[in-house]
Amino acid sequence: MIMVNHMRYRKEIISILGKKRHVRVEDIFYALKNEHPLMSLATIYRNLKSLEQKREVNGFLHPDGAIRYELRGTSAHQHLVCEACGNIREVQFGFLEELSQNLKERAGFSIHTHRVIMVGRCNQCMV
Amino acid sequence: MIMVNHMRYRKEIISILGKKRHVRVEDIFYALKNEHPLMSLATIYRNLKSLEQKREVNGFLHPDGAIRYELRGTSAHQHLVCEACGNIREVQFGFLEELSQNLKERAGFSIHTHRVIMVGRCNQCMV
DNA sequence: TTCCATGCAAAGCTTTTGCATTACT
DNA sequence: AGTAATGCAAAAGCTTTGCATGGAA
Repeated sequence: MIMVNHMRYRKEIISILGKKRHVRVEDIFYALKNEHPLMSLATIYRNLKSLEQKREVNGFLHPDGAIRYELRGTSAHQHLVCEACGNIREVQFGFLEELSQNLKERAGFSIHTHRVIMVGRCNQCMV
Repeated sequence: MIMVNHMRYRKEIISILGKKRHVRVEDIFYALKNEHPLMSLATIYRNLKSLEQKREVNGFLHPDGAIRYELRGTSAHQHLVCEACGNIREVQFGFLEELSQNLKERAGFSIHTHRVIMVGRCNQCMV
């Protein structure tokens, strides 16, 4: 008999995304493997895709080449990625409302969401 | 006899990137296929990878899920991506130097480069 | 019963790699 | 001669899909 954990992994995946930010598909897989050895990769892909469509989850391309996913929380944020240690820090720039207003007036562009990655060196890795 | 066009496709690829911005691997492939039917996909992958390492080329994740490449020109820019028509417009925000300075002082983070994508609706697609 | 998430396996697609060949210096 | 770019084909890796099953309402 095959055990199917109906409608269960979506919550688990969201829970993982809540705990660890900026995870790859394989990170989610291995994080859940111990507790749920039967879970398949397809489930993660399917859930991520539907969560992305519902705009609950964001994917972005890390400079290391991997796509990483995060929960789209209530407040917009931006990423500082250290190219030496790979650490990702989340920050909130203060200019977004002003920028949004500006873009609407000058460029006729209305922002729904954004992906901002600043690549450089963090304090610890600064030469 | 196999004709190998030594050291030639790098220039062609750069030329394509110069003409069409924000292209996928397959876009480059098909753009070059007529003139260079022998060229292989592997060549494009190899060149893109080395160009990325030399920081002459940037890859970023389009909201449609595809990775797109662009020449890294002399001046930094940001992207406005319309979620309706898919059009990508390049802009230059004015606050980058200030932001850079700010991040260095307050967060101890020194920016080398950045990837900024604003997703929304352009003028034509605005409801 | 009906709907839908899931596992599994296969298929499909993308990217990388090994090797022989060729071009350039 | 030595170095490096390339084509080709195979391999490796990643993502999607079809189908049967089981859980929830």
